Amino acid sequence: MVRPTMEDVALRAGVSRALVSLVMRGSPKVSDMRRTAVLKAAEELGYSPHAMARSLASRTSTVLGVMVSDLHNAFFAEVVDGIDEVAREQGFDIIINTGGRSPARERRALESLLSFRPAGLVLLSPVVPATAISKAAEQLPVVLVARSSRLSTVDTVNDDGEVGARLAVDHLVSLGHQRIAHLDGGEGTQAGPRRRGYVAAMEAHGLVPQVVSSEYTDAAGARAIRGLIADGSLPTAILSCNDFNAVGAISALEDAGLRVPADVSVVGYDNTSLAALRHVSLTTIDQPRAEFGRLAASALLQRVRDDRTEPVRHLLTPSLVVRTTTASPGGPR
Amino acid sequence: MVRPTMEDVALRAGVSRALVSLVMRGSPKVSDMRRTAVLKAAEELGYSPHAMARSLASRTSTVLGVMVSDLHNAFFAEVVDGIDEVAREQGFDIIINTGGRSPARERRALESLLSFRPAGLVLLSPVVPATAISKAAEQLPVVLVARSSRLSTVDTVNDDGEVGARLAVDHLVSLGHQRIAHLDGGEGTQAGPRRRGYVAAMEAHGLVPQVVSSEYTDAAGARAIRGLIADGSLPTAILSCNDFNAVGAISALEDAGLRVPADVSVVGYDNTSLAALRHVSLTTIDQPRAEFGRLAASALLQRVRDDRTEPVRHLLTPSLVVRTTTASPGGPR
DNA sequence: TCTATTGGTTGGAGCGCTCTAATGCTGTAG
DNA sequence: CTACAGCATTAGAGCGCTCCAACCAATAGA
Repeated sequence: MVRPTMEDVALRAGVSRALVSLVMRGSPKVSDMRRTAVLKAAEELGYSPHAMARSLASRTSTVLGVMVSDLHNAFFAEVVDGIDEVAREQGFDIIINTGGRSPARERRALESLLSFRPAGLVLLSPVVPATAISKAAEQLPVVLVARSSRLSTVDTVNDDGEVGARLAVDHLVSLGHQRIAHLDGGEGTQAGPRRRGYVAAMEAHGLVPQVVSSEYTDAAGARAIRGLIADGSLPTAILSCNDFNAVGAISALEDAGLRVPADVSVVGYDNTSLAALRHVSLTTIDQPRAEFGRLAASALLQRVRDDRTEPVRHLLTPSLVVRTTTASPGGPR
Repeated sequence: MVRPTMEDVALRAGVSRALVSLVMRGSPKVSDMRRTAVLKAAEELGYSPHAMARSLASRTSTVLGVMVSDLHNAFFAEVVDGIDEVAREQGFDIIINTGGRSPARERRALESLLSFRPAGLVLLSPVVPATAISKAAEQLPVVLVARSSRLSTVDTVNDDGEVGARLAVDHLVSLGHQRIAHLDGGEGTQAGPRRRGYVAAMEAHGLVPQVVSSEYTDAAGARAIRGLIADGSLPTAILSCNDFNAVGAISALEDAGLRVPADVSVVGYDNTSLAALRHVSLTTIDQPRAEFGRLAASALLQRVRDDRTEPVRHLLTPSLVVRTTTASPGGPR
């Protein structure tokens, strides 16, 4: 249970500690003879460098911290994949922590991440207040994903929710729909742009927007639909704030004896793996998640290495994925 | 971008560095006067201790490393919640890394985690070879979740797949089913026990087991069902290896014009959030995921602090969750 | 022959912290 | 008035590493 140190390797290889350090860092100014001797000794002892001691001594870090607000949401998994890809490429490691969508726990996760003094921090859809973010940004480069910010010290990566909503509306209108309701995400992070995009697109088509208050869950989507049915104000098409909401909406419609898409078309948002299930097969708006991660990592590394200081704002264009929950009103044409 | 050190705080508070250290660790042998002075100075400077320097100096760590084999699977999120809960309670932090189900990437993640010299490691359903695990176990306490091992140096936490499969079979038999097929998980980690449990339960009921080779995915479940239909060997009930597989099976059944559960009953395994969606509403086997995490963290902390050395094997009992995809053959009674 | 130059190698300081042993300082007893 | 606790406080070494300046051949140039 005790790991060998650089000293042990040096002793065994018959060289100085500094030389071992050079070898471990892949320095070119080491003779081949010594290099192989050192590597052999390291191998035999099962030595691997102590990342903390290293970063303490070098006053630099090759670690990027990633705070995932909700590990339960597969959305973030793909963003992490993107971050990991770029980070690894550039010789950085990542450490993840999670906040479980609770500000208190997230704050702790942030503290914990900061205590490792990483080179930079990516926050995925954080729920902590902006002040906590700006405080972190005083200490190291910070990139926000799926959350906007006006702080000039942080970079942001978001999808253009207005465009996404417009794509959905355009699709439905082109199918012949006139009455299209939006099940709104309430205070959800990205609900605002999506709602604005929906309203603008409807108006652009000369149609009357119908915004129904809802939330990012299965149950909320179902509830909203039941409300619409009770009101007698059910439209021919629904644009949900996200995929979960859309799936809830579909089940409520089916419970009421309505067929999707024959009677009502439904569009989700996010293109989660759920939407892709053949059993669901939801028409939805896709966000380039891995690209989010790649851009976030790149932005961070630019700040870390190229000392960029002006903030960067990435606004990615989402795309429409047509599956089987949308059709012309009155049944497939 | 430069964080204050203990020295800075000491200077500002007019005390020695050692005193600041004592205050930061909450030592009782510091006068109230000094303590408040130090805390005030720390607050003003925005000081927080450097975790790495601390662990380097103390030769101990209050960090638990967690390797999540697949961030896309919400199963692990709940296990992490359980780990986090216990760890936090005991004053430990966790850092997560992911292997993306690729042995190479997982190995890297492991290396990265080890380089932080955490107090212990939890591996969630790792795919790396056993040798890599035993090597890690030489350096620190290791707990495996959702993967068994014969290594006496590692603890394991698993669900009892045999019991789970038996629960499912018993349920179906009690509904009146006689012909029940198992869509097998192939080489998947937990497929073996589930298969054995299925076969044993069928035999216990005097029924003939029908194991169909399949995989842990939506598409594989659908494929298996199409095969059974083509063969003319479709039974009245299906026990899938996991929820994804079950959902794929359901969609293939519906595509073929069969109704679930009226014509065929389907049982999943894992009780993922997918199964709980009203649109899916899958009868399935639930594993106490958070409990997995709690037990894993506890086992680790026992090794870390109480120096336990004999391995612990937790085998948790799963439970049946009845939803709407199972009924008596020939329609709901 | 002597001085530069080069490439490989090394000692030692120091990163921010903890920990041990030693210090100073009361107050009480002898 | 000294002795001795008992307590709060501190100096200093050291954790495993990096980095700088110094060092030491060996070769090249004058």
